[in-house]
Amino acid sequence: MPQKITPQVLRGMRDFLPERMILRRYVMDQLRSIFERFGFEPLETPAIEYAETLEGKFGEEGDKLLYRFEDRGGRRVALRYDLTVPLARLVAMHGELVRPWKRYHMAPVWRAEKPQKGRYREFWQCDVDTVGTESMLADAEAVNVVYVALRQLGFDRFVVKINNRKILAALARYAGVPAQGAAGVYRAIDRLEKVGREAVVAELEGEGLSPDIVSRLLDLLSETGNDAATLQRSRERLVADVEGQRGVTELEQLLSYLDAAGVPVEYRRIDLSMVRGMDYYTGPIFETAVEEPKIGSVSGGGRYDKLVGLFSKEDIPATGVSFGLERMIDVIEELAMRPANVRRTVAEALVTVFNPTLVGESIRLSSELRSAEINVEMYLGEERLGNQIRYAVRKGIPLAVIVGPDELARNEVVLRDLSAESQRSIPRTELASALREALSRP
RNA sequence: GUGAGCGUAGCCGAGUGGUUUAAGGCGCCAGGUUGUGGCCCUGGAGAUCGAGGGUUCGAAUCCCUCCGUUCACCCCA
Repeated sequence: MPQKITPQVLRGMRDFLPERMILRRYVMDQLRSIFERFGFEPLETPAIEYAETLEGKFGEEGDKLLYRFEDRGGRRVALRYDLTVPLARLVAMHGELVRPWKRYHMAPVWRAEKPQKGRYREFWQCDVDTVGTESMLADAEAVNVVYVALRQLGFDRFVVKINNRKILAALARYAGVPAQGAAGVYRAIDRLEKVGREAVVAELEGEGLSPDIVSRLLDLLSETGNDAATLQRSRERLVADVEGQRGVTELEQLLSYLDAAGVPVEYRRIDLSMVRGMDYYTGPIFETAVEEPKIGSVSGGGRYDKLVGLFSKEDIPATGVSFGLERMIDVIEELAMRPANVRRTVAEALVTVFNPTLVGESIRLSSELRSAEINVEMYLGEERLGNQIRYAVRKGIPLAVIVGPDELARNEVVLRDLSAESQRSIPRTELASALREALSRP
């Protein structure tokens, strides 16, 4: 025998066993159907891109987290870090796409981070993006999709925070910070909610801002009251800043569209201190955090009007949001939001094998039920009935079918409901419909 | 990337240098019970104590390195 290989998975990466896989598939099925209901089209792109395609798009931190290597042909390549940059690359390559173009993409991405709760090195994003329009209708739709999807999945305590990079940039100018130094200011104000005003004051003054400016900046950021008032105050403060004014106007439009779409105000909020890390955002930005468990954001996104232009002669505006699949799953599991009809296993019934002479009968029965589109597992062995029933119970198969000599003689079968611990004999010809009824299936 | 905690059978977990040839519980296997699971009884299998190295007469227990995991920071889905 050769040396045994220690079985292990890479740090931050996981296997998904069937029970969890069924939950993941349920969540993705829900998202897919909602995305398609909005008219987003399916798309897939390669997991690996040229490194230069991805480099420099995610901010200083992001770049360090890229999985980079050299392929057999000596090409510098990288695993995709998100689904947005590959989309921009694709759009630049496919001028034939009819715009505005809407697509969804559910796929794994990789980031070489230090893993912790809700943070993995390989995780799935479920993105919807709209390419080719500057209209706030697209941004409003993105927020609407977040609202509809999370509600559909049973989320309740969440708020989509909305801000605008244009306003953020205007605030930085207002504070007298050169464009290059803006990142530090963003970082500080993003921490407002987390560390409190005093810590942010210290950090901003550490950046070299005058106490007077810092104080005015924070007054503006700490705006409470309704969204319209927040925007109105911003407009007044940033009166001399054309881009800032435009940012305010964008959010005003966005809010009016959200009203029309019926996204309730309690599920969305203008938050001028919300920043987001990606370098490529140019307009409205979104982030959705759940109040519990403490897991960070389950969704994030924004407008990126200059990203396609990095790959192409012309700038093509785009906006969209991303859902973090494993974070949604983590919430669903922790809050016991898994619906009862999402079973632990796929088999709907176990056809037992009574004894060696009746094996053929069980095989025929299984085939019949499969033809009737019922997920049937036949017991693969000839153990005593008790063990077969036990097997079904342990796996979470809801029903068992038993054919013994008595039933065979009467052309009947026993249908046992494993959770109710009840059973009845029924004519064999009625088995499929009886199963469907027991499973509450049409 | 920085700092801290943890790592004992499939799972939970006792044990912190010497009757440990490593408790206990869940789970698993067999039988009691050869037409039916969840309860009960009896018996059984399963652990290089995360990996490697070191200290010691003696290491699951102390030290070092690595791997994994959790938490915080950072950042984010």
